Amino acid sequence: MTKIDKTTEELILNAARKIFTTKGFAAARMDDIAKEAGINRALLHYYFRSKDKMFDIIFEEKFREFFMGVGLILGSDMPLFEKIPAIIEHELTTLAKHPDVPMFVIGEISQNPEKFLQRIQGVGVNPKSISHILDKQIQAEYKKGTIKKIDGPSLLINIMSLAIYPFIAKNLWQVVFEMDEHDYLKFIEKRKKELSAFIIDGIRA
Amino acid sequence: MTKIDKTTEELILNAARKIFTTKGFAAARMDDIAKEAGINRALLHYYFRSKDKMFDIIFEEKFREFFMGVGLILGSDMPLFEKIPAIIEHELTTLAKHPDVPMFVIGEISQNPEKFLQRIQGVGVNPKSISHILDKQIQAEYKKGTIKKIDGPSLLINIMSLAIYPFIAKNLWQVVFEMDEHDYLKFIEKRKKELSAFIIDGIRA
DNA sequence: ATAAAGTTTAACAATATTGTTAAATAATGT
DNA sequence: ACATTATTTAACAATATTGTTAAACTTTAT
Repeated sequence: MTKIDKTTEELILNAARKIFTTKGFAAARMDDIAKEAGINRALLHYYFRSKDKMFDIIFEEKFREFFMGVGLILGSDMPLFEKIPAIIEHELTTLAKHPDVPMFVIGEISQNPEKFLQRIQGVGVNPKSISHILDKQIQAEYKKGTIKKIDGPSLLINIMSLAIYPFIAKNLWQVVFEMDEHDYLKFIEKRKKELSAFIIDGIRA
Repeated sequence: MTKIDKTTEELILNAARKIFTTKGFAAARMDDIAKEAGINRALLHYYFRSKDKMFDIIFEEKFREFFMGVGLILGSDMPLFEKIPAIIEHELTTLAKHPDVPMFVIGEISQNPEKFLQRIQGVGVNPKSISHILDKQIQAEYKKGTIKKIDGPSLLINIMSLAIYPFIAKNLWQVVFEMDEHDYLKFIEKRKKELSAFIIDGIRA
């Protein structure tokens, strides 16, 4: 081999991704990652120097995944009544494939809120401008008399609550409702159809 | 002193409560707890043998707090249209005082879903019977034509999403919306009034 | 005043975890 | 074939973390 094998690097990153996202930084062990990748600890350091460096790569990646999609939809010029279904559809689809991402990203942000601001700007998503766009759209609809009075942050956090919480508390509700993996995904699938209607009915005048 | 000083025990538990609930088990250090309590590590072990034992006490306590309140309301014979505001009011009030509890409890459950089932039964809350009561109430309202078709789990998870997520992602949204502690609590206070209406409008026929 | 329990200090042991290294072996490109 | 890179092994160092202990000191109850 002339260069570091790309597939091994990916193999390790896949393992790191799995361990970090399911356990979080503090509970994750380098040995967990090595075992998951089917290799030894020495090779982890051979490829990625330290735990922190590996974590940064994975976190950066998941962070982007988590914010960019919604950010683009929210910032677009799509009408409000299309944005809501678009966000729901996007979130439930991507999170169904990566259910542990929200707990991971939000959990690590909670531990280190300071580092968060710089990072979100790096994603190309400006919370303030997005918030402003949404506010204008809500204002417009309110003046048309199509929706009740509600402010941007409230609506946004309602949408995100309904989309994200079921994944954050997935293990909890699986036990409560006695659902296995497949049942829960069907449950989520059903929500895709219901949720937009629920939200829109909740704000409609 | 003739017996172990009750106030010191409480002092330590208060510290443990704070450190465990903000950092989680894996990231919490016995030394963090000692410093927080203004004492030394030796005394922690003098009072509570091990980290695991201390954690069990705190987790058990927070676990109850987290489930018992909603459990009692849900299991009561209150009409559906009163239950919803009651839950919202109860959750937002208690969580405003203990914002880190949801992330703590849900996070630790996610790491150990197996242990969860036994524990929730110990609280005296039976998920199945609660779920059944709710289902019956929804059925009844649906037949009266007051609400749209929705199943128990969906409604329940909608309510809990809207109530709990804002605390789980509190640090995140504080940064996004540039709110300090006080602003965020005002924001939550406002939601108390809005949220019940939002949910009820979302399910009303 | 004395005994008992609380608390601190400081040192220590035990273990867990991360990170490093050298040597041996395997695989690969040229 | 050869040099280069990849990988494993195994040992090790460095540090972090938990848990234990003995001795000294402090506070409190009686």
